[in-house]
Amino acid sequence: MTAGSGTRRQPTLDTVAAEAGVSRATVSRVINGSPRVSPEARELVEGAVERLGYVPNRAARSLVMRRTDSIALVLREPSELVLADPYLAAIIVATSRALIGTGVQLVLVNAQNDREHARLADYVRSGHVDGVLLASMHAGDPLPEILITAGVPTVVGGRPDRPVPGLTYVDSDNVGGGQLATERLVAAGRRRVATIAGPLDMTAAADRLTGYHRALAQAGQAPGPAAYGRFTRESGEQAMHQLLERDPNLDALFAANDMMASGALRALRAAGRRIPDDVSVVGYDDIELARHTEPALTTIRQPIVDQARTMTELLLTQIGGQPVGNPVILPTELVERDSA
Amino acid sequence: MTAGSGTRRQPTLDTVAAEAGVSRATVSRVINGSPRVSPEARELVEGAVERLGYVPNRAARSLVMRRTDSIALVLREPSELVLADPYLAAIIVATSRALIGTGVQLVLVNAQNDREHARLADYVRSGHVDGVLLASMHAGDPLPEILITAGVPTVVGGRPDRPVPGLTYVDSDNVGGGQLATERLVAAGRRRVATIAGPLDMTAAADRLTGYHRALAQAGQAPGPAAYGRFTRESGEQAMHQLLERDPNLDALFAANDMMASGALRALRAAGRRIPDDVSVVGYDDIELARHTEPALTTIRQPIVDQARTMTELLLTQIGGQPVGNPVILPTELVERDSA
DNA sequence: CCACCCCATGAGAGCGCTCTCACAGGCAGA
DNA sequence: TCTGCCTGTGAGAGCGCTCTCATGGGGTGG
Repeated sequence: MTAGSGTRRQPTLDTVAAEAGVSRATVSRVINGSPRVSPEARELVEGAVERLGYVPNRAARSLVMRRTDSIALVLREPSELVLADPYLAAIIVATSRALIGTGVQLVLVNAQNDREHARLADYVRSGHVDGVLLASMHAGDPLPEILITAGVPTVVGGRPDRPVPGLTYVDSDNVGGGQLATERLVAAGRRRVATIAGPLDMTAAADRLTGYHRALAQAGQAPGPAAYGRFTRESGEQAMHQLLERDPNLDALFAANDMMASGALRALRAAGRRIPDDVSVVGYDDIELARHTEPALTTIRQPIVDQARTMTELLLTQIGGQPVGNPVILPTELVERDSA
Repeated sequence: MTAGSGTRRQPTLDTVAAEAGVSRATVSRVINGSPRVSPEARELVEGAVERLGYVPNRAARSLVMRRTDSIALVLREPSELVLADPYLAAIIVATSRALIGTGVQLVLVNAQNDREHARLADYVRSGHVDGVLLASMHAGDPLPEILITAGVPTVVGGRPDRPVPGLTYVDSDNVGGGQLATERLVAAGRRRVATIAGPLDMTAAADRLTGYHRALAQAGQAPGPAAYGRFTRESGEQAMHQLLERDPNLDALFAANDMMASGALRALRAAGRRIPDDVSVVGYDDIELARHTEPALTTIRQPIVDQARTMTELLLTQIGGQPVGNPVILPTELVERDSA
């Protein structure tokens, strides 16, 4: 029990084998739960493991198994942005949570620029992780091809901007969500529904805009004015000012995320509009903030936890040697609060 | 260039050695930048590495080096809470950022309950990480002792509730921050300064409360009423109702974090108080939300990015064999907005 | 011209594990 | 009783790397 300086060498399989009076192979079998071990031997080994406090060395195991039992979560945003974006934070946490109990560990990797692409590819090929989860890709991102070509199991969060053979993804139904949001506005009797879209190099932004158009088309309305933001609060505020200038009579807004909606709210207030009386607003994401805006934001909730779980499941089965599965699209839901 | 199925075996040191016409040892020297290599040999090897696309196998290297070049960030909160807590999200991101360029990877570990303690200890002892960053410890947490005893380099975020020999920590100046916040209120001429403290089993909460008391004592004021929350918005709202009931004439509030402050704001509004005219409010943390409350929250900013950077630096030097450094306390600052 | 040293290089052991293969012993069937 | 099989066990190779140690060749000093 004298732990002392942790420098003391950890016991190895051989140590355990000697202590138990069996061979290294038998100890290995016990550790790995092989059925071909007699009860007596098993008991002997388990006692020795217990007494010695033996823990298998992962590096050694990895070396021979060619498998590390860990996966990488790669973030494709400048980290300042990650800091600000609650969606990504949620993805990180939800993923780590989805991994609990699987014995698989999560390695967090920032790779925003091209030098880091190369390093990342090397990192993965060096066998430090068994697979990669790619969060928040942008259009033209070369990483999926690099990874697929290197034979690395990969699952992307969000629909890629182009089909990549052998690449699975898990997305939420952004078209449906945009439609849901817009329908809500139309159903409330609004006739001039504007939108603040996100950067169209992100498929989520493009899809939400598609949903918006689809809903209006189905309602037989012409699309209202559209402006574009960068998913930030400030860009939302600015975009709203533009929209008001272009169409002072607009009576509803669909913003492609809550941050921009929050900025729009501020611009609307500054312009003297009452919400939702003069202008109804629906956001997207249902981040924490949406509950705290004035008025509280009606918005679209994305199943982030489900998405993270689905992504890890797909990745783990792929790592397990199963064929690459089909993309999964998860449903979104409308959260009704006070802004619409 | 036929990448084909990634199943093709990666080139090894031997492959490279054969290709370059030198020995494995020489290749190893080149890879590791040893000076004892002739320029010709170096060039030969570099060419071969390039042609073969060789990447060293980390497991093999770890095995012999007894070092993995990765560290664990251990979160000690139920993951639902992590999801909600922007502070922890920021720590995660800031840490991953601090690691860029060091060649060290970040492994995210959730360990909230006791079964997971054991698993975590085993995990670390199995040599999968070189050191551990411990975020948001609670009182009585056995993990530091477990890790220190196992000889694992460890750095804690936030002051532990008890001294642990051999354990470094990095904290922000919570006492000073609490004092700063309260002084702001006093300086504004407030005479009945209430507080909503956090759970006192977290030293950050206790320290902020100490700062509050210290500021009032120095100003010659008696402490106002105090209530306790769990750092959540709801608990803040509830605590504020209590406080108003106990002392309807209070004219200022220091809330130990922004979430609780935001809840308090809502309770104050519900009670018909104008902010900051009737009641001034100062929060703590300067999370994103603080900018969006109505009115925007005056608060204390913690140097999260600095903290994460300092923690990783301390850990890396410790892993590098340097003696355990002294605790570091980082300064906080007042962010003036509209609520006080 | 010889002795000495230094530097680049290669051979080989060993890190801790898994897994194949051979083998011993026990049991069933003929 | 003998053959055949099946089951538990051990020996040993090998995963890809680092590092020690021995070696040979070239340069310098006497």
